[in-house]
Amino acid sequence: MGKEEAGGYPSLIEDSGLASTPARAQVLEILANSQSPLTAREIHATLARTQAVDRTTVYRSLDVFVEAGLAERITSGDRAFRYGMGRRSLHARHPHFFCRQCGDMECLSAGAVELRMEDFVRTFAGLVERVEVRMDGICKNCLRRGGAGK
Amino acid sequence: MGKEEAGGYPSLIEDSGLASTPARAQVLEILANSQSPLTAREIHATLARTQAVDRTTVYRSLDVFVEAGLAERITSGDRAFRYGMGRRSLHARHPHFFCRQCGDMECLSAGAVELRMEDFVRTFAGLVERVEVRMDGICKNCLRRGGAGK
DNA sequence: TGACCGATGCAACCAAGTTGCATAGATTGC
DNA sequence: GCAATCTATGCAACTTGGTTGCATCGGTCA
Repeated sequence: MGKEEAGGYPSLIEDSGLASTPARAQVLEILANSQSPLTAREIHATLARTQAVDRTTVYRSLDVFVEAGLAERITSGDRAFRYGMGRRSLHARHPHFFCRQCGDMECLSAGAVELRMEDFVRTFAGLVERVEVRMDGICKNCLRRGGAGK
Repeated sequence: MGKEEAGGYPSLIEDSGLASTPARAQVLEILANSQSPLTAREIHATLARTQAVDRTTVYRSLDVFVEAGLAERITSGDRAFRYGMGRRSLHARHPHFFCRQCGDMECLSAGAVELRMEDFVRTFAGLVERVEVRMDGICKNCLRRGGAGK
């Protein structure tokens, strides 16, 4: 899923006007291969299994990706941002589910919720750049493991 | 708006099964009198103008309020949580707008967006406890002051 | 070849929030 | 009325997630 031929990620990065480096290509590959949005910490941990890369580099790579539209920064119910593939990369916008028990986040299908806001956007005095829809609750794994206890 | 007769906040707190203290009553009053969700820092700063209260106390008050449903914790585009009045307090759920330039958050009218998710919730294996709809962009003040520049 | 430029690493820093512990003020049992 | 208890508070230390300053390294271009 989201797998590309060798060399795919570097050119995806360059197509967005950014310099491709080994670290950046790997960060993007990790993002692209994940079913669900990841924290910078998770990305760094994955990356560190194969090569030593500083966490600052991960943060900075993610920053430029978000800036360029290659990745998307998603807020969750906890204090860490999550990152997923962005609009520039064949990715339809979709809502997310955040489990307040285990902290996992999952992507929901784009059609899971129907959101109508054209009327609002047309008359709103500010500029709306993006919309985030997030459901918080308890995921099915945690439900099975012992309920929604606080 | 949201104004109650003297003594209203203490009893609102006690009705939720919590002990009312001067600090808690004030925190709740600040929340209730605000048009838009506030950060713990803002609440503490407001509170500190009239009495010395430790920031830990503010955090802990907010925690118990959220727990009791008196207040609501809202995530924003930055790293700080915002707090507003919760369901238990005559408050209809509504979406929010976050300005990525000035960091202000505003409440939108409950009808601003139409969100249909009954079908999804019915077939989703996890438990959905709440939904957050947030629009990010540039508020009208910042637009006036110089556009949507990064 | 040499000047430049941006990506990286590293360490220090910062902001938001949490935790441990001692104290003070109220509440309960007697 | 007094001791035992409970819990809200204050304070300091700590944690987490992220950012910044600065030196260096590796290309690129003239």
